[in-house]
Amino acid sequence: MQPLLIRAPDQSANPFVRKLGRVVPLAAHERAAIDQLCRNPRQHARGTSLVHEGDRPQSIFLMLTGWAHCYKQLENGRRQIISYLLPGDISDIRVGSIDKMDHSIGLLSDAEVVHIPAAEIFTLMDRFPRIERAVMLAALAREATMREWLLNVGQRFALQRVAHLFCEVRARLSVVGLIDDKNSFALPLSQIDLADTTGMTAMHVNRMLRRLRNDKLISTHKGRLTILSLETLAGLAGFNKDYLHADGPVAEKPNLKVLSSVSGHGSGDCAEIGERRVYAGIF
Amino acid sequence: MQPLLIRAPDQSANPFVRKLGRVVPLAAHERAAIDQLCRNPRQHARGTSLVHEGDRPQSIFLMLTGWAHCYKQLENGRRQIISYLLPGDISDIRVGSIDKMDHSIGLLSDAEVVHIPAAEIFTLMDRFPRIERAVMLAALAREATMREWLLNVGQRFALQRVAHLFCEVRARLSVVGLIDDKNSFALPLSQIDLADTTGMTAMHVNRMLRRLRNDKLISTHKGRLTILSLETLAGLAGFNKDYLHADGPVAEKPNLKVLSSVSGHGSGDCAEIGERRVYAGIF
DNA sequence: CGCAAGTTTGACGCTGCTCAATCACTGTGG
DNA sequence: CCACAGTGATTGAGCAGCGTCAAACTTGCG
Repeated sequence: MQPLLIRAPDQSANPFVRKLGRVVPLAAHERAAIDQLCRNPRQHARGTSLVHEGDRPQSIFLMLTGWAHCYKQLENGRRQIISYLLPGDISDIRVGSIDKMDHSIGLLSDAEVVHIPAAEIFTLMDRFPRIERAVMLAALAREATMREWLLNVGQRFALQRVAHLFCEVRARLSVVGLIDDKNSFALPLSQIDLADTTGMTAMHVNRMLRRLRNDKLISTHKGRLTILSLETLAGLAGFNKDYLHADGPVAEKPNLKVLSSVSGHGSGDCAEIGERRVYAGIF
Repeated sequence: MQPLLIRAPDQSANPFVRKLGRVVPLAAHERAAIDQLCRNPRQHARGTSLVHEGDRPQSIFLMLTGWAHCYKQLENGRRQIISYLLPGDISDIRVGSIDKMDHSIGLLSDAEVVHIPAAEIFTLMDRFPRIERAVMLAALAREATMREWLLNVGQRFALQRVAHLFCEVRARLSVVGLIDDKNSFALPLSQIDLADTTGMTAMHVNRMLRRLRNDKLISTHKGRLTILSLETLAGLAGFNKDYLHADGPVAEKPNLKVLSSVSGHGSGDCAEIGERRVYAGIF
């Protein structure tokens, strides 16, 4: 046991702190260091870009509010969304080692984004091993999410793909307290975005949404999605949230470069807080 | 300039050395350290597994010969192959931080695999920053490959998916000298494997292969694939090899945790060596 | 030699795409 | 304040790409 540790569920206003604290317990001074890092976020408007494919990456992006998406584009105009960056998410920190982005990052909603030079992140991680560990686990979860998306697009039916995506987004937003008590949350995605995520056309996404609505599994209103029956939706999608590693700390391993000296425990379910200004997409 | 550096194209028998040397020039003592690490590979038979989903990962895998595949499975039996591990490839080194694999790794051919405890890799990387850098760049390339697969499965037509996969495999095998002078190489994949990779059925894969053969783009014989017209195939697939970062060293960056003190240059095209015993799949 | 696993082929039909038209919403300029 | 344009949602008709089913056929292997 370390005296500095604060074991209570981390209800910090900073979604990055909340997210990291979910996996590795953070001490007050560690949270302060993160808050310091996030003191000057930049405002970005929906539809603008953070980086383009082919650009040389300059910094790492940390989402405070709003959504971004990583995507790749084909010459014929087709777009595949590779991943979402939700509040509390951070873009790939190893990206500083390459000189050409192989994908673009764009804003799906108005957003507050912290631009962090790679060196700063590494300094932070050197000073605070627990933060390093938490960041690494977050990166692992992001990769696992990509694997799950590949499974989703490659092997599931259209209806399942959409359902699975909704379950995942709900689970991820829940970690940062952006789900309200009625399983309802802001989803700043057009049906075109959903289509480019799931490898479908917007028209077919529309039909699948209608079916989910008809079957009383979801409802949509003003850019908010409400999941009416999470259990049924998850069953339909074959959703299992294990891959997100969002259920609290994992056991410590001995043979690790990055060690944290304490083993934590799950902090119970995440209490919900009122969500911040996130652009409401159109349905 | 460092005197220890050997700038000539690295024709080591060790595919891991060849691959890393492609991106970051390695000195003789660094290559020796890697050879030392690989001195006791284990033999594995086609069809056996290295780890299963749900297992606690014990070590990292380095492929010396043969192919492995990472995959996820659905309850209904459908399988999605997430990635291939080719000779010279290494499985995720950060995997030691989690206690449950979210995917399985199985052998697609008989193979020689080095099982490396995570600690050993970290020791190696601490001692040799250039190796650390090379391993990190390899990890980045693997992630980029996954992104490209998502694009492939999500947005391209069946014929293109197969063509794209062939182009990618050819490029990756070329780095470790496993492509012979007629653009021919061992492809230890059944049509079922191809189907599970590209999100199609084996029957439809079969039809696409027939078309590629009819159009004189490829030919198959005894588990070997020959690309008859790489340019046409790549054009058809929309293949651009940039994402593989296999074209020699990238420029050095200042703000990096891991720095190598020299900047290398491309080592020209990879000369081809005779390939080793790789199980010949069935076509 | 005979089984097992994988390939090949065809017929058929469903899932999901294309094309096209209409509607709803929002922001803009006159 | 309203006309208008732009973006996205919705819906339908038609069809094509690809999956499903089924039946040979081929090859490797015990």
